[in-house]
Amino acid sequence: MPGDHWTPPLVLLAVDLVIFTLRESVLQVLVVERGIEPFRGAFALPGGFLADENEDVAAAAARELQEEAALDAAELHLEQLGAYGTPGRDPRGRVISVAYLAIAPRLPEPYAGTDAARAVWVPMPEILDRRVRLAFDHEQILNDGLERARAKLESTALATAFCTSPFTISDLQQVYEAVWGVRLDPRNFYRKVQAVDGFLVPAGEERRAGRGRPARLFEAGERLTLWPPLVRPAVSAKGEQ
Amino acid sequence: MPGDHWTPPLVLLAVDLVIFTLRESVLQVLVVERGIEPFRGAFALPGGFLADENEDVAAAAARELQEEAALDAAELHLEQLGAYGTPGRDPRGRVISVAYLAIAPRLPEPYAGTDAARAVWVPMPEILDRRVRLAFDHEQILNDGLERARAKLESTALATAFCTSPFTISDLQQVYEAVWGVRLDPRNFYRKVQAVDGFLVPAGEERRAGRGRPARLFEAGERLTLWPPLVRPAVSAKGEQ
DNA sequence: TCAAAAGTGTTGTACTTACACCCATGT
DNA sequence: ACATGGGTGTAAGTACAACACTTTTGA
Repeated sequence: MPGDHWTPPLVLLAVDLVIFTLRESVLQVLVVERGIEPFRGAFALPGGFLADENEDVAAAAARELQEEAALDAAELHLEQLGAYGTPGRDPRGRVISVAYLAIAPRLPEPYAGTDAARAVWVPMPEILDRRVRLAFDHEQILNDGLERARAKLESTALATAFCTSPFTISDLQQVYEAVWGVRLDPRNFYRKVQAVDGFLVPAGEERRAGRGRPARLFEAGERLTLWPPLVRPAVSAKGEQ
Repeated sequence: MPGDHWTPPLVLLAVDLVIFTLRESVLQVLVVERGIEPFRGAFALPGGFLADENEDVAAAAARELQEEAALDAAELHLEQLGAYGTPGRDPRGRVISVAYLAIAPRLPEPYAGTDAARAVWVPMPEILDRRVRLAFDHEQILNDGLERARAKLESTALATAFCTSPFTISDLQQVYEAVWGVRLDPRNFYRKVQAVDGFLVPAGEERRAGRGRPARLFEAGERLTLWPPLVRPAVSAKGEQ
């Protein structure tokens, strides 16, 4: 069609963040109560639009992490989950959202007096039970983020991103148990993680935790991919396909 | 800031496709020679912009598959790889591309007389050796697609998407060898795939392939996730971290 | 009868689970 | 002393690489 000057449609680009941490041995996700329409008053994943024409998408995710959660992307694990772009997912118009997964260690205490004040940690069980509902398609994004995290615990050192160094092996076990939602044998877990060369390196000291024998301390080693992998037990009852 | 009416920037949304198939036992990827600037005359992954404001992103991928490769998305494996949105990746402006991975079986013969005429299959070794260079950041997207395909062969029935039914177990082995770039022991492979319950179901007949004993024929079964997984041999020489 | 591809058996090693057991601490 | 959590030993079971071997075809 000569002379045809069709131009492709323009869309709005957003980033959304699935930020996980462990609190009281429970996997929790950060959500914010929406102050504006649509879904005013409902909970949503932290996120927002690209700040300007030249902002990198990953940089926008890092910025939202800082603005909405007062977390520093440089100290966190941050990876892209994927794009969510179904028409109608946002009533404001055609919005494509690029979702990111972030893992935060339990921090000194969360951001009092920052503009992240509207952010709250919600235990994952409350979301999986549908006691807390999320706006937009954020439940889908969150489920994808959870599955990604579960899968990466098997084959990468992602679990250490939940811990502040130094940590004990049972700290690490709590991460696996919380994210996978299973109980693991501490004796087998202990040796399995130590058998992976370069996963954990001793951090000298020991930690006394009230009762019981003091535990050795470790920090994350160089190795990012685990071999052999730590395979999660098959959920035999539910007979996954 | 009351009275502030900042609006977020608009971007162009594209889809790009990594389409793999097996030809002469070699993994090949579909590329198109670009007819327009930028990168006119260079090779790029098939793809294009959203057709209109209301087109779903996955639907755009399916449409490009049809237009640029004359392939029907309903008969193919098609999954999202992720979003690529670095500023400057496309000189025409701010373009966010959502990449998809498609797996095509070797088809009767490729689309003569369609508008997919500019599309050519290129063997992956020619790209990995840098004998063929790709436009934009498509080499990055392709590498991500290759790694995704390699990983999914381990734990899912993705390999069957490369085969037309019915197929033999050595057909399937060729898929694994081509995608992983390794040689596998046919005797161990034979039993390993058969041991995965529901992965392959017998398709009655046998196939005579010139010399040698005729092979049993199979088709893909119900099971989409493989247990136990087919683990690729560690690339011991290159010492991956 | 031979080469070639399909398919079966077997063995040694690696990794896992399950659980008995010992160790070091606070109360 | 004893409860509690940390850490070690070990045996049975499973999966796997390696490779000897048999089967069934075309030439």
